Amino acid sequence: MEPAFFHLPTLELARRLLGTRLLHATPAGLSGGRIVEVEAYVGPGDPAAHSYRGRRTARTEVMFGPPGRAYVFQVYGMHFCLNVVSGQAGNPEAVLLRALEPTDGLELMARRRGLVQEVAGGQDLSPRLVRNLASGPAKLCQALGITPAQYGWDLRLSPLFICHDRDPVPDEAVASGPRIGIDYAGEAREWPWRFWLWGNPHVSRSRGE
DNA sequence: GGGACGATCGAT
DNA sequence: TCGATCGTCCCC
Repeated sequence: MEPAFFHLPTLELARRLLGTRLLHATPAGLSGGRIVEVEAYVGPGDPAAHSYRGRRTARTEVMFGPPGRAYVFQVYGMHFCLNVVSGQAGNPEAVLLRALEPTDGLELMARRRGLVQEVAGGQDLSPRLVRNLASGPAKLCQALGITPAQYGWDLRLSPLFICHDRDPVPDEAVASGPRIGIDYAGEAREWPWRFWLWGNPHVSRSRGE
């Protein structure tokens, strides 16, 4: 992981995060996968962003710091979502991680998701179940055991980290479109700041077209 | 102190 | 399409 990576402009960082891996090492084991879907939230000028108009509270504080930290927040009183803080210090921007293609600790992820009753060691999980492990921002957090306890974590460092382990994804493999769940954001609801790997079956909606 | 509202998910 | 469920934020 080159040090400058998280300093990329937010929209570029969002694209470049696709294809990298998010991993979480815990006493229960290693879990994680390739990032296949993200959304950019571009700071004070973005009506969909928590930091719109520079709103600075205890919740959004980490976005005002250096890039590469974890911004974890709770939604709907029961789910958590994980963002990578982006933008230079003072620019409160972030990239929401929306879906993973599981690569590590699939069984552990299934247990955290409540999708298996018993520890079925070595047993293959169905493709359908694997697609349901982390195909959504809250599913991703549940599958990896991510909670507000990880708020502010430096995502270059174990136990919760992002790493490059293959060549960058070519631009033609990246699709984009409107972000999900921001109908309150006026015209910004149309801005194509959701990015995903074209055709990847692990994205959160419509199987990535 | 009080109330409205979610960057969601899963069952119907 | 709808309900769960509660922290955050803004207003009184």
